[in-house]
This record gives sequence, structure tokens and C-alpha cells, in this order.
Amino acid sequence: MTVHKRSQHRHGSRSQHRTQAERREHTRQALLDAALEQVEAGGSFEALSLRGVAREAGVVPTAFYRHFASMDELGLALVEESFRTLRAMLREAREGGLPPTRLIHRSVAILIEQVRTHRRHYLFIARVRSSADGVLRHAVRTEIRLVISELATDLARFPVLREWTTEDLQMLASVLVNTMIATVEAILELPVAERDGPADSGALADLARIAEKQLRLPLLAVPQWRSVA
Amino acid sequence: MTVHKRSQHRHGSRSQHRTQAERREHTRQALLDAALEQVEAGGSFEALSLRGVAREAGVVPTAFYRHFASMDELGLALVEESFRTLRAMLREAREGGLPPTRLIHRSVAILIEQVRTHRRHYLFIARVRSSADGVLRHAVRTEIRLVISELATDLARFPVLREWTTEDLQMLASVLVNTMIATVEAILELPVAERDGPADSGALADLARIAEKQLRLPLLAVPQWRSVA
DNA sequence: TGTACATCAGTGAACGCGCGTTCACTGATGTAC
DNA sequence: TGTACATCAGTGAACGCGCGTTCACTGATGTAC
Repeated sequence: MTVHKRSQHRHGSRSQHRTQAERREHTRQALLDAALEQVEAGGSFEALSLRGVAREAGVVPTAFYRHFASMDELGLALVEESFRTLRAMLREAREGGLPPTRLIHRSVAILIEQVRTHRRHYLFIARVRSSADGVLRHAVRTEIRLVISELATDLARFPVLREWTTEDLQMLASVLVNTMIATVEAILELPVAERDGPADSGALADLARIAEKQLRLPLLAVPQWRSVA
Repeated sequence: MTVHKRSQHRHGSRSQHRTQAERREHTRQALLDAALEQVEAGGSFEALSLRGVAREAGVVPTAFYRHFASMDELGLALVEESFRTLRAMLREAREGGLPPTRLIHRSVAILIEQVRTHRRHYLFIARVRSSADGVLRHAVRTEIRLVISELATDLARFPVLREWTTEDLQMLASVLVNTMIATVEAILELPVAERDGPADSGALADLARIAEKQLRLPLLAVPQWRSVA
């Protein structure tokens, strides 16, 4: 068995980084990617080890400290990175027309496509959302609460909802976001074979159809709400 | 510093167990309780150590193996125990009258009381539901899917829903259960001070009121559904 | 009822391993003159 | 442009610790006669 001697190489020889800053950023991203990789491979973030992450990133354990003071700090950077992805999706969903029924269909389609292309970010969010690490869990839940509030603001622009109280708008937005979260979790649970299934049949299509119904149902009740509450 | 010599005592001297079977059951339950205790104290189940659980249960690490082959096996026993609690609640909720609006109010009240008195079980379920441990996560998600199916069956008995397809009943039941899950998670997040708050004001009461609205909203849409779908 | 043996829940020492963190270091990149 | 020094990203050895698991054991409870 041959021992691989990394020290025989010049530091930057494997990649084309020339400046210290580029090299630093490269390693930082390698650490973040390594952590996401290991979470996707079946670990919980809390069960990851600093040494394991450094190993997968191709650096020595002590190099980790040049970038993060602890695994928790790396976790917070991942929360930020993941929600940058999620917010890009929301921006995309908000653009385009507003025909009501198509809007639901389009939103679900965008969601599914996002989970396909940024699986690791959504998996990380889903895992950390219910994890035992209070710092990370709160960071994620705070971000989600923000998303709900923004959706409530969007909803307030529809004529039927203009008279609703803030609490009721938040309540409605929560129902919709909870359904979205449940849908994401269901997609993440799909076995690999069904993950990229056809758009009009198969397990993924079933999830999409049901998700659309689950979003349509509470919205259908909106016209009656005020007279009841 | 004095070393506590447990071996000076007769084995059963601290408790009143006389038979081997009683003693065995006592230790088994102590291991289960220790694990729940540590999860509640801020750990994820996956981060628990066999040694730590044994230590808290007051037995030597090797005694653990007399009861469970691995931590995963203990986890499955906890899933069973936790869902026994949850199913007892569902039985309670199903009993009693059927006036529709009071039914929602009553269900939410029962849910809140349950989370108060069996906090550790619901915390365990919530954590494991999104954990990285595939075995435990699937066990929990399977149980929840069963609960949804049973609720769908119950719903089918209401006259307005008698004509609904199985898929639509499941879809509706999912919305309601998802809301319940989100409510439980929100209660679990409450700081200790607000955990036992007054029934008619405070954070807990807000959660209850909003949960009721979130359950009422989709149900309000039921009469219109068939004409749309 | 009394005795001799079997069962088995819990003990305690020992092992090898991966962990987080420390420290002094190396050598390429950056900068001042 | 050329040189001498500073910076700093990444290295590698070392540490003490808690972990899961093994093994032979102890001694109280259970059972057969």
C-alpha cells in the first residue's frame, strides 16, 4: 500500500489558484461542500466530525480553523448558503404572471425543479429544521418565519384578501408554507429511481398533483372566511 | 473525593424488585427513560452514546446489551412507546360527540394537553421524523402515514365527504395532520415560561387559536370541492 | 421443607479507534523599498 | 525591475478523552429433587 504524499506537490498545483485569497475561498467552499456531501450521504449535521469534513475537503484537520471556529459556525454558513438558494427560487416564483390557478401549478413545478437541482440545500434545511442543535434550528426556523411573512404580504395584495387581519393572513400563509415543506420532505424521501420520474406519471407526479390540491383547498375557502370568522 | 461503590449494595437494594423479570424490566425502562431524558436535555437521538445512556440509567455499559443489540434497537422501542402515547390520544379524541366546530376546538385542546403531559414522547417523534437515521425516520413516517389513513377513513363517514375519492380524502387528511404536526412543533419550541401559559391568553393560547383556524379553513372549502375538481 | 445446581442480569477490566484541539512549522504569495 | 522581509493558508505531530465492544466474572433468583 502506497502512502499518498500530498506534501510533494506545490500547494496550489492541483488547481489554478494564484492568489492567497482565491486559494482561501477555494478551501472554504470545499469544507462547505464536504459537509453537505456527508449530510446527503446519510449523516445528520450534528453527527459530522470536524476531522471527517476536513478529510473529505482534502485538507488537514487544523486547516479547518482557518475558516470556521467550530462546526456550528460552518453550519450557520450552510444555512445562509441554503436560504440563498431558496430565496432565488421565491424570486423566480414571484415573477411572471398572476393567473390564480396556473400560479399554483407553476409554483409546485418550480419547487420540484429546485429540489431536483439543489437537493443538498433542501435536505440540509429539512434536517436542521428539526435537529437538536438549538443555534442552527433557530436560524432555520427564523428564516422560514420570514418567508411566511413575505408570503402573507404578497397575499394581502389580492383583492379578496385585502380586508383580512394580519393574523389571518399569517395563518393562511403558514398553511401554504407548511404544505410546501411537507411536499419537499416527501420529494426528499423518494427513492433514487423515482426522483427524476416523468412529469405526468409516477410517484413524483402524484406528489405534485396532491400538493396542488392541498394548496388549492384552503384558497378555495377564502371567499367564505370573513363571514365565518 | 469519595468513590461511590455500588457493589457494596445488594443488587436490588435500591428498589423493591424481587424477581429477575421485574429487575430486568426495571432496567430496560430505565434505559428507555434515560434516552428520552437526554434527547429532551438537548441531544439528537443519533448523538446519544450507548455509554451515556447506560450511565444515566445507572448501569454499566455492558448491561445495555442484555436489553438491546444496538442504540437503533432502543430507538425503535422508543418509537413504539411514543406512538402508543399518540394512539391513546387519538382514541380519546375520537370518543365523545361529533358537533363539527366543537370537534376542532376539542381536538386542539387535547393535543395541547398531550404535549404538556407527554412532552418527551412528542419531542422524540418530532426529532426522529427528520433525522438522518433511515431506520428510525422510516418507522416514524410509516406510523404517521397510518394515522393519516385512519383519519381519512373517519372523514369518509361524514355525509359531505362520502362521495370523495380515496386520494382526495388522503389529501385532506394530510393537510389536517400536517397542521397538527406543525402545531406540536411550535408548542415544543415555546420557552419554558410560556409552556404552561394560561388557556385564554399568552403564546400557547395564540398557537391554539391559530391552529383551530388552520384546521377550519380547509374544511370550510369541502362543500365547494367536488364542483371544482 | 431443605439442598444442590442452573440460570442470567448486571459487573469491571481491557482493547483499539477516531475525536477536537494545541503547537511549532513550512513555504508560497504579497509588499515595501 | 530586483531584493529583503512580512503575511498567512495549510501542515503534521502530539495530547488526552470518550466511545463501542470483548471477555471472563459474580452473586442473587429460580428450579429440580
